[in-house]
Amino acid sequence: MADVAEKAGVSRALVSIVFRDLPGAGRETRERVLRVADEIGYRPDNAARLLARGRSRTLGVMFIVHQTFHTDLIAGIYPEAERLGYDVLLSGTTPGRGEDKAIEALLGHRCEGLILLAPDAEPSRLDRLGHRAATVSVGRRAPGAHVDFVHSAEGKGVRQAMDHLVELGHRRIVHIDGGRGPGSAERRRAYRAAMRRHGLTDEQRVVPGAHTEESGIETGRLLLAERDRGLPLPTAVLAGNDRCAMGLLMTLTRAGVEVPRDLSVVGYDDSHLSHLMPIGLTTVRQDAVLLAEHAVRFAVERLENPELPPREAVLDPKLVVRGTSGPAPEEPAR
Amino acid sequence: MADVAEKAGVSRALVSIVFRDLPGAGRETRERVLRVADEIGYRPDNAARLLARGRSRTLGVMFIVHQTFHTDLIAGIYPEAERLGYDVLLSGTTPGRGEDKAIEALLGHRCEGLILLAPDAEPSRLDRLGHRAATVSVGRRAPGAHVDFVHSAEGKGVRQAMDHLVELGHRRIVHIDGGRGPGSAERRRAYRAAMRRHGLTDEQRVVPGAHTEESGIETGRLLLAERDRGLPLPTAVLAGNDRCAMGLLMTLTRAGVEVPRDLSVVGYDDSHLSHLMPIGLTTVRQDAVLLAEHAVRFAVERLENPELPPREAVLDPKLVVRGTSGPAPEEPAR
DNA sequence: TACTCGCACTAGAGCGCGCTAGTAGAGCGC
DNA sequence: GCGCTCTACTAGCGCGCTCTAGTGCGAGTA
Repeated sequence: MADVAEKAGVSRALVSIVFRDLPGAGRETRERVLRVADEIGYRPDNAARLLARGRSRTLGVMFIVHQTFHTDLIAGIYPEAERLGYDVLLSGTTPGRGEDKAIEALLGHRCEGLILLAPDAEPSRLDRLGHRAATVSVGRRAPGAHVDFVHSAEGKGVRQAMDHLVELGHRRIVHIDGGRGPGSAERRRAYRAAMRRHGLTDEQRVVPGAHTEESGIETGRLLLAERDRGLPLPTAVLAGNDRCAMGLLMTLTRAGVEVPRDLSVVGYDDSHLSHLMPIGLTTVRQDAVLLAEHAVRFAVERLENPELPPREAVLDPKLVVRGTSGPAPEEPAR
Repeated sequence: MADVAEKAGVSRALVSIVFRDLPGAGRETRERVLRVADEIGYRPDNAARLLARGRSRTLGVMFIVHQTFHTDLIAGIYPEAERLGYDVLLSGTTPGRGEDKAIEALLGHRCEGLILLAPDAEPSRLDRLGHRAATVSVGRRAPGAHVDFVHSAEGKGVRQAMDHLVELGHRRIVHIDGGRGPGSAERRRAYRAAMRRHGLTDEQRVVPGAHTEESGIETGRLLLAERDRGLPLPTAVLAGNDRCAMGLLMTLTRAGVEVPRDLSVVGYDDSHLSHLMPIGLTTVRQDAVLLAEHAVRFAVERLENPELPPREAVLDPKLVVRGTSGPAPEEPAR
């Protein structure tokens, strides 16, 4: 920077002004500074900038690298953050890299805001984070914690899915639970409520699981094993999310179960891959772009006004009917 | 930091020593400093650290958020970088956020090393980047550029896939090209060579495409339209990558084409989703973890010794036979 | 005793910027 | 001519840390 200043015959401060595009520099000087900088190959150093400025205007996003829906969210986060003048840094969790590491990496790089996609942390941990940075949790509720919360109305989504299945004549509808996955508790409750409402209390069945393909595969194996022991297959499965639904579909289809003729499957999320599956996954759509925009806005608003009480944004999900759901098969005598 | 020093009754320098875990501090003092820091809630500021140190020990990774194979690579990058004592920052490209932006973000945050997953940039652009940071390109060759290059031996992979298909009796094998996608040119060449070698020169057909689901879908539509005009379907398709294969599968299966009875499909990458597809995608496996480790090592080695000439690592891919490839259908009289 | 050596610790410069307070000079009204 | 404002620019401190070149001190050596 000093080099540029000298070569352009101005002070460092003026160079700074030019690079921040502030008023206070003559048109001609401005151009000269930029030209010289270009020749020298000078580019402002962010670390020093952040340090001097005291603020970083950087949002950190934690996501699960293999969660396809998260990549949809990220695609929505970037433009909104840019619009508001914020930088975005990504840090992923993998099977070998936990949330704590991913979050520390973000904080260590001076993120002022934290957008956590489906964090697994306890409310107390989130609360602590919330006091260190403007934090918003996407998908996971954190009661009492000083964080904002963005999610979709799980109950409504599940209800639509269940009504759809019941209308198609399904009665034996199994729900694969999402375990500690975000929204799982709400989805489970909504499933139970829907079953009761449709007079199917006795048919209720929740299989423990997770928001992963593996979970769907395991459930598939379980159901097939039961069938081989003479128990009937369910006629429909409401999976915990799309990934789980995909795992299930794979296992069942491979074993000769035809979807949706023998069994219907409904997912949750509508990640961008869902409509690309060979027969298209019927699923509950969460609007990734909208969720992302709300998350970014919450974080930025909190940065501008830290006094804000924790807020919550609830978006309406919408059932998308594709190829994996169809009329219930005719019931053989049990 | 000054607060900690004062409260612990030592100098700032000593606190610095403690936090960097360097020799030069007594056992007892060390503990006291850490305890005080914990009480105050002090944590070292990375930006200032980088600034003072002149080095960041940070690798920036550019990836395409929707490219599932990239998330596999990322999962391999993290542990290797950590092992070598480097931080990792992620920056994604999306349909609305180009490579330049993603890379500038990384550079702006002081990444010393750049790992570019399937960059789309020209060799000259890569060369320029290579002079600004230790750069390694994964998947895309950049002749003459000052960057390291990690990829798998596309030719070998395609050859295995082609041999497999020919052994199954296929003759009308179409290749969907990956367009500007990394490795496309090599795959295309290898496809052509294999067709010639098997005496199928006349059956050669390369459909232009890209490494996206959409590309597979379009090709599927194209092939179906041809069939409706009375032209025979190919009996096998070698897709540009897994995503393309998935799009193709979706379109064909929906239209009633049965895979692999009517038509076989082979992908490329073996992204973690491939084995989860309902019938499992036959594909050419690139070892993501190995690719990732090589990339990280190249970057780090170049940082430690910038004089290094550009290097290249070639990994052997391996055909993985799953459910989408089978014997060629019996040929009706044409 | 005088010396060196190693250990625990400190002073203070400097990393590359942003920012506040300020100056010099041009233009204007009276 | 004076004071005033406005624009274009500068000086220099400080952000939170690392690092070099030390200081002081007790133990070991000649």
